[in-house]
Amino acid sequence: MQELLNIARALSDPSRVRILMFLRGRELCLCQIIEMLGLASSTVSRHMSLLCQAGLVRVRRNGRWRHFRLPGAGAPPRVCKCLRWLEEALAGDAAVARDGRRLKSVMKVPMEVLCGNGRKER
Amino acid sequence: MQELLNIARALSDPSRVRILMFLRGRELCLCQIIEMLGLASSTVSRHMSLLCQAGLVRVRRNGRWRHFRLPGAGAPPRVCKCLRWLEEALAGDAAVARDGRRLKSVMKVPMEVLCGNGRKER
DNA sequence: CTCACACTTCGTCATCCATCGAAGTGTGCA
DNA sequence: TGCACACTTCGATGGATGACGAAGTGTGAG
Repeated sequence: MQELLNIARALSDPSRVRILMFLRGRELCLCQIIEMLGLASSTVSRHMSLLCQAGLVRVRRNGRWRHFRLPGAGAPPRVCKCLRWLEEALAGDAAVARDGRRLKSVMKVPMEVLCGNGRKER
Repeated sequence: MQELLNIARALSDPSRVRILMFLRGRELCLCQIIEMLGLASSTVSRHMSLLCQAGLVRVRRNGRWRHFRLPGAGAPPRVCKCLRWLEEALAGDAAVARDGRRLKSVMKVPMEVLCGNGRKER
């Protein structure tokens, strides 16, 4: 039951739900997620840690960089089914759609800009 | 998204998850749920209220009594799918199985006993 | 109407949690 | 090696939450 509770708790925060929706079908760098959420990097780092602990997100380290994606088919069924549930429950959600549009433009920004200037502008 | 968050938050507490598992395939009276959880009636009342607000549980009032059950097929898809996910994710869980056995004996106790004496013994 | 009873709401307490900025850690480059 | 940079952890703050007992509300019976 603890694992299920970890998942439910991970989904209890709007920012973490948004992060999961950002990651559908793509891998993102932490700086992109920070840009999208507009929160302090320490806060986003914490959110990602909780999502990884719940098994809902995977991290790929690349030097100083951290890239995140949703787990693939090898993940436990409860994780796969939960993510499917999430996606279906939020299909048509206006805030998710808005995020989706904004994510497209954020992804066009070179990462050197986000990592370098991104911090200053926030 | 708010509705999804309400569901996730409802599932973030172990007692509330247990309650949902008690209610599979049956309707229970509040006093039976109180007996199973061993918590104060005020606490259980609050839990049930949150589950109802999240749409995960339905209440039938019968005079002074409150009977709870899971929503039927008419519930929103996100609720139905979430309950299915819960059930699958907890299939084989030892604590849930233990609860299931205990629930059988609790259900054999006449409700007048639970409502009357139950309170004193807790 | 009064009273017992089942339940709900309120107030309090301790704990948890999202957030921030500061401090710390690890990587990469000159 | 020193320094810049990306990220993580720490400490503090304010708000949220699960628990309890007390107080309040609604129902049912005499």
